[in-house]
Amino acid sequence: MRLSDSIESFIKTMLNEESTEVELKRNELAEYFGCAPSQINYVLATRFSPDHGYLTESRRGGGGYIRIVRVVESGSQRLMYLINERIGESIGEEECMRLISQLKEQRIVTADEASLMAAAISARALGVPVPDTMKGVLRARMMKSMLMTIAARNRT
Amino acid sequence: MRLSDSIESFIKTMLNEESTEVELKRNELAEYFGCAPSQINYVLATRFSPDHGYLTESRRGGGGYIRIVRVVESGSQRLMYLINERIGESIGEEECMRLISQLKEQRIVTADEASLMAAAISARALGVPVPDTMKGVLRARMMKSMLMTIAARNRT
DNA sequence: CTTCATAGGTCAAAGAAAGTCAGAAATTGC
DNA sequence: GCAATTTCTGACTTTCTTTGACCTATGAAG
Repeated sequence: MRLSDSIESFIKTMLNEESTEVELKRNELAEYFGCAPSQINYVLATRFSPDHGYLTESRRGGGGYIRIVRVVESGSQRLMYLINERIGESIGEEECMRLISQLKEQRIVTADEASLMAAAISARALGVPVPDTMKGVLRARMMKSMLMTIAARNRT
Repeated sequence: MRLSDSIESFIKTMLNEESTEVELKRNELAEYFGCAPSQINYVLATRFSPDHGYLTESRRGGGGYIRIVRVVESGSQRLMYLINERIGESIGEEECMRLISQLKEQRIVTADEASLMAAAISARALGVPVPDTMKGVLRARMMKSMLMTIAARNRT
């Protein structure tokens, strides 16, 4: 297993136990995993970004720390944000996939729905001779269309 | 016997023993068979494509892997018919919608899933400056991609 | 208010895997 | 035997991970 994965799940375990927020020392954690401190930043950047549903803040100097907060939003808030702000005119595949798996983690969509959405915007589906710029636009429109459908259904 | 055939049956044996899903290292497998790593890609492309009833995903970089999922199982007759015969290279919107609502009536997908699929291939989503012929092709590919995903989930 | 120790941040480069594609080699069909 | 197709390989590309050298912010002492 990858080091990054170990660190990721270590942090996620902490987040589950102590709930929604965790504070850690970069150097201690690096020491614990026997890696370069900057490895921690890499993990934060690739697995705890806002797109992944986390916020991080930190402080340097004596008594410094890194705090990670799991963002909790209502389903429709999240959907509206995605539709109106996050996804613009165009969006990349990786980015889309991240947003989708986050929706699944937040239980706004089911696992089955998530894989359907992923299938629809996957390269496998979009692998047609169309300029890349168009694909981005297409992906954005498809995502919004699907998210609106979900939003409409969720309205109780 | 051909190398490709050996690799193919090797993987299929793994798939039988460890059941429907297998993860492997491209370089290790190539080493084992004493061939170029890219040979593995060739085998995947020619024998484990979606048309053959398999899905593959992979990751590059340290700790990378290739995962192969067998999707076709006798249960999903209807889906395989749609994927391999009914939907061709291209398909119209009306037709798609009809197929989707049939799937719903046949309880192969839930109502929510049906509306998701419809949202993905709707005119609203595909309303981008792309030639109509392309749209048909796009729709066909998206449908197949989504149906494969459903088949993967339905396999018993 | 300077200085110094303590923490975290950044970035580029090295390393680790997988992907692509053109062309060589082997097979097959006629 | 020859053309067409399929199989294989190798060079090059892309993506993801890990490390290390250098940078910046904070607080405590003097």
